[in-house]
Amino acid sequence: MTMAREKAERIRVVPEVPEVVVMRLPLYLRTLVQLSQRGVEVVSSQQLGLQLQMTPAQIRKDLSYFGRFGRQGRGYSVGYLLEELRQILGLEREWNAGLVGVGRLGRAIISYTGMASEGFHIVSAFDADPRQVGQTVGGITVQSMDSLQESIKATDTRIAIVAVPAAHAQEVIDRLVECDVRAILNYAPTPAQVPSTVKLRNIDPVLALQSMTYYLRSL
Amino acid sequence: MTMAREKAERIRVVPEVPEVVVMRLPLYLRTLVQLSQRGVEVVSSQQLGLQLQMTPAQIRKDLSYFGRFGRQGRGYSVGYLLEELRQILGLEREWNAGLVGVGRLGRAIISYTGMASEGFHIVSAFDADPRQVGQTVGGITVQSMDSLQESIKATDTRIAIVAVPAAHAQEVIDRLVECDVRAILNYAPTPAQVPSTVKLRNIDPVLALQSMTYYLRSL
DNA sequence: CGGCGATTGTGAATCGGATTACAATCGCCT
DNA sequence: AGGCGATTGTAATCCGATTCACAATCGCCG
Repeated sequence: MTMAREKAERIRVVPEVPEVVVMRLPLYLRTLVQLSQRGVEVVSSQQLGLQLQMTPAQIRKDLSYFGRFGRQGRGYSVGYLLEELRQILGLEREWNAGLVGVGRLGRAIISYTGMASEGFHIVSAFDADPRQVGQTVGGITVQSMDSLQESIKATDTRIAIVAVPAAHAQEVIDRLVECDVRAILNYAPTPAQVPSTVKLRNIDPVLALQSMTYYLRSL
Repeated sequence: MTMAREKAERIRVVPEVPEVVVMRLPLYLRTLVQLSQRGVEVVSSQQLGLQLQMTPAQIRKDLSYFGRFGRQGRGYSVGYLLEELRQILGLEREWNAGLVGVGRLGRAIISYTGMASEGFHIVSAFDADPRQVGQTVGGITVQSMDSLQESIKATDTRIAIVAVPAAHAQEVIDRLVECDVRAILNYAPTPAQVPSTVKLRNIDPVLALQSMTYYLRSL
């Protein structure tokens, strides 16, 4: 009974949080980490907004979806909010990821240290090209696509990174979904489709460039 | 008078087009190119929407910001709409781009053929590290940051790609803005600030991963 | 210890983009 | 030629995210 009460108080039932809000949280987190490294202990939504080029109200509103983290008249404890955001985002733990496609791009991704330092570890790599299979890239042995399912399961991988040619992306993504991967970071320049149970984010620099040139037309 | 009339008819005064709309246009373009390659000559907003996972109405609405490109009862001519979109996006010409930061990431970007094939040519590369200066990467000689302004002007470069450590990104971006660069593709994991005359897009895979884990918390 | 400037959290108002719904038009078929 | 199914373009509406505005609260200072 008392236990139940405590639980009810601690475990907040999070209603449908808009996805745009969720996508801003890592931004807040990153800024807080910077502030923390600079030794800042308290920060106001005003200051955060200045740093991030957004209104203080938006930051407060976003945070309010998850609880009350600040103190009136004072602001937010950098360390505390930082930890809370990590918790909310599920970043207090480390995540395994599998990489499909070990071409130039895939190799660059494996070599990139920025993911591991944030707790995302690429623990397996796959390629359809038999010439790649067996090679070692950044300490990882490239496996054939045949071992995808088994290897993904064995390493408890829920995140995949896709770096294959556009023509094969959908096919690869379908297979990953079958392997019960739940989040996919897609570098292939193609609009892939996934069931609603799976999260997909695209990394597409060309798309970004092509949308910017609209504003350069006059030049 | 007649001239003026003609001009008024041909040159459409484009009102404030929402940025989200502009960002979707390259997506449409890409799909149309695929269709065109498959020999498809006519496509309806319905079909496009299916392909892109969006409602036909949204596609029609988006296009209507720029003119009338379809035929009722029939759909859109793939080839025609494709050319119109290229025109609107300023992609009927080629663009020079400068790259700052020739570390692992920068080198991968230079080696990536996907940009050149879409008309974005990296024509110069810069690095603050003297050891990099003078080296040749993918046919481009790395220059010192001192030659930034001169080289950017000389090559008529309006687009820059930033691939430097987060700590130096803002500083580099400020310098690029001074050089009258108008569009910046930022790979550094930091929320940079630019004047409203400059377009900035961030490529940030870690941010994407961190927002997806929110939905994986239970796993 | 009381008043004051600062700041949060949030309901209400606003804004802007997405969707709906339909008149207008097209090509085709008979 | 005329009717019909298909499809566009857009005005009207809806919906959700952003911003506003303010009561509640805090710490500090005199």
